[in-house]
Amino acid sequence: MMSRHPQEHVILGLLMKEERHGYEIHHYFSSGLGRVWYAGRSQIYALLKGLEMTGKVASVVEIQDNRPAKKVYSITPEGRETLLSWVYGPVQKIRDLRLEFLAKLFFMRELEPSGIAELIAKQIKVCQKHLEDIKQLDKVCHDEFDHLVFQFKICQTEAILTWLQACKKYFAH
Amino acid sequence: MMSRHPQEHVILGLLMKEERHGYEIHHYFSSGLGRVWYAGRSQIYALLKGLEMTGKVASVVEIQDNRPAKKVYSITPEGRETLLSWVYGPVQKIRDLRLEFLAKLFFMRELEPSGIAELIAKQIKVCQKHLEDIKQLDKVCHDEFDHLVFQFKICQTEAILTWLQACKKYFAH
DNA sequence: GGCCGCATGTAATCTGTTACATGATTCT
DNA sequence: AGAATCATGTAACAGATTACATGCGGCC
Repeated sequence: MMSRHPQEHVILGLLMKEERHGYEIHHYFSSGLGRVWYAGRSQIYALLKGLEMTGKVASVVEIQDNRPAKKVYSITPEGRETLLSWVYGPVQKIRDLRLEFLAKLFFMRELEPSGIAELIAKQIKVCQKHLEDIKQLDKVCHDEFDHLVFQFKICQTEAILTWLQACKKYFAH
Repeated sequence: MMSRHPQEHVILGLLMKEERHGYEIHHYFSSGLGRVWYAGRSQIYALLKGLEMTGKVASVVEIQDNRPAKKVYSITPEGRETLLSWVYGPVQKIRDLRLEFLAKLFFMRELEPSGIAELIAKQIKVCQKHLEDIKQLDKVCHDEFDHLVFQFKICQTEAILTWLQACKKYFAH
């Protein structure tokens, strides 16, 4: 039920450090990690609503002078648990590397830098397994076009593995 | 206005060879090219409706004994023109290689095999340009995380270029 | 009798994007 | 005076997926 709305994890990740209100979170999505994985203002308010309903975050309205009141969200223990189990696990689909895995790396770096090596190692294993599966399918396929498609996927996956190895070295320094 | 619903081109491509009805087209999406770029039944009926409204296809209802009547669609001259101008142009975004470019290759192979080399050459140029742009951005960026992201994109784009070169050779044989 | 294949379509739902509405303050 | 910043949210629209509705014929 949390698997859709993957950006909810990004919000939880931001709230791990300190409590924030929606507008602030949107700013974060407009810069920083948001350059990779953007969400609009309305979207963030909607995600926060959902997170509050499922008890991952809690809110307190803070009234200010000369400014609109703001709804300050903080992460709950359940939210913390959700985020941590998300951030420690590799992504299963290759296409999720581009956004979701990068986001995991981003938060792992902030929250638990010592866990980065393991996360990358796990992700490499998943990708290697995936690569072998495609190569197997490619071997037994006799269609010309399907072969082209498999070659495409193989190329992409191999490039990702190369990148992951570089990441590993980079964070090992 | 055709840029959204990119799968409409796939339907037009299928109709280039011969006229078909929706159910048949869906079968095609469940096998063949559909293994790469799937669409559900309802989706296909909706796309056909849209294509008919914009005059890219025309339909004739064919009544059968012992079977439900079928609505047989055929491509119009405007539809042909739309398909051809689509199939000859490279895709502008890297992420569209995976589905849209592969579909172009697929139909080019069927409709105009002599055009494949040029299509690939154009696509290589677009990707090379893109690669240079990212490398430039990477050079002037000083953020650690952004650098990682750029490296990811560079890896992916280079892999695609390698694959395109292999394609070129494959079709030149 | 029940399921599968043929053949069409509508309706509901989910997700995301864009536009709109409000309203005080500060900057140019 | 007009634009931008702060701050929230609803409403409308776009696109894709899922479920539902219909109905006949053939197979097990």
